[in-house]
Amino acid sequence: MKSRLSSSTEDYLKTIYAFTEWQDTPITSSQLATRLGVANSSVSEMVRKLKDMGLVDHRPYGAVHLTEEGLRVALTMVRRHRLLETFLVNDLGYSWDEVHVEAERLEHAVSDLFVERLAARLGNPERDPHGDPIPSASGDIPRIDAHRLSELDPGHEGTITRISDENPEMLRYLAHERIHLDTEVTVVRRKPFGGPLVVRVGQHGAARDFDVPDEVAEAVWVESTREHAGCTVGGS
Amino acid sequence: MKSRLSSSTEDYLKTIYAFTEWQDTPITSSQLATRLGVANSSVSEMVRKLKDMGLVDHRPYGAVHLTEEGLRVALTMVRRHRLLETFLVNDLGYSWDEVHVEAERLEHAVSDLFVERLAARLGNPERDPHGDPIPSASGDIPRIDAHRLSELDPGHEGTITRISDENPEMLRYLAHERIHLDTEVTVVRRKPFGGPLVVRVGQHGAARDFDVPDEVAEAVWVESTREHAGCTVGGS
DNA sequence: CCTACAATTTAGGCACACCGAAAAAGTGCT
DNA sequence: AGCACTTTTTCGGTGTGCCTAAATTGTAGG
Repeated sequence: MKSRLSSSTEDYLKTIYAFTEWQDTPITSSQLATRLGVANSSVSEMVRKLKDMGLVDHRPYGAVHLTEEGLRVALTMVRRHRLLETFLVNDLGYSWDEVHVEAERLEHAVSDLFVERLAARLGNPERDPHGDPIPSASGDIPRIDAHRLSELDPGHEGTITRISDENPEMLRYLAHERIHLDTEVTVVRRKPFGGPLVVRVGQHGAARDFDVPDEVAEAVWVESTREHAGCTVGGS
Repeated sequence: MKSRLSSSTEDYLKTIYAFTEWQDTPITSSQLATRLGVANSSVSEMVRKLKDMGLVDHRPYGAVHLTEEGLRVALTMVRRHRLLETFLVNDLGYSWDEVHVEAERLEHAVSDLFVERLAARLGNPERDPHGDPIPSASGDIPRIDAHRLSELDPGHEGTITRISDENPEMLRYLAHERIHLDTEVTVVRRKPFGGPLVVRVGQHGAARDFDVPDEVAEAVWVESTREHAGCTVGGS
């Protein structure tokens, strides 16, 4: 059980895991295909192989679940990816919108030794540059208590603790708008039907209002600063 | 001309280049096969493809030469490899016998951006941890005036400036014998017919004699400290 | 219940990089 | 020149991961 998986295999497992990281319905074949950028038929075939290898559970026409072993591999990949992103930003001066693609290639090439040396050198960080939790070598995930901006009610105050790294263009946009990790936000107005969600960004005098595009509201996660009775209502 | 070569292709070009780095007869198919650990038939096929891509010159049953473009790619790979090795040793605490394999995998995964950021961070070194010259981004190779230990005559004095990184076990052996880059050596006795080559290691009081195994004599390169009339005679 | 549509799987193929075995071409010796 | 031997190439075949097109299965609406 040491023989090294193909990088395709690693990508499948990582993608299956990623899908359930921030919500809990399991991924379907076609969603997997879309995320991996391959045809549905490729997924069918690969999922069968992963099942034969004992890395996923799957019954025909059903969703795909990781087995314990599959989860272990996926978490290893996630750890690699996020440590690499941290390294790229901290040590090589990458900006947060540049790191994803680079880490995506590197994560298949690094050894366990490399990863652990890197982690040590970085001070065993628990979060990557986008605020994503970095699983420990043993597979424990730092607890994070954040909610999507899109799910918060007006009046809610908090700090941005995670911004999805999937869309580099959005990250550049947010950087340009001076919105980043640890930025404090207050939800001003919830979008009524199709109108925009508005948040107040920054504190006190320096505060400004910001019209949150839908896509951003899904990508930005906020951790409450003030315990505010019913803070997490998620109207559809 | 940007479309990214397969890692196999990169390996072939790098291996062809490496063969002529320290001597000048060009590589044959079977030598290439041995070094790459593949069958001769695989090489024939791949060389044909490389030729079609304009990366090598080759006529049936002849040796394989890099074209200008092939050389450019090979030097890029060599640069990557050696910068990665330097990084692994300097920043991640790898020992020199551990870096080769790791760099071998990483060199196919890093981007040009990564390499240049890394080079800058390392201070644009001209030598890697084994003393191998690091080509510049534009493909210039730092000049090195060294000779194989096996080619030196008795009385010759010099400093070790390069040790081939191909055999990790030898590197561990040399480290154990406290022989490394910048170690000063004097050739004491040339091996007569099958007898051992002996060198004096270190200077003055701390000097000791060292019986050089054949393999080591081929792997260690020395740069002269004293201009010593006829110093480079290479008896067979 | 049964049909229409969407999701998934199966079938047949392709490109890549490899293999062993067999054929062909070069080389060296008399 | 001719023969033996080595090197290289050609040939048919493998495994992986991908594709398109054609079945199949699942599901929601009437």
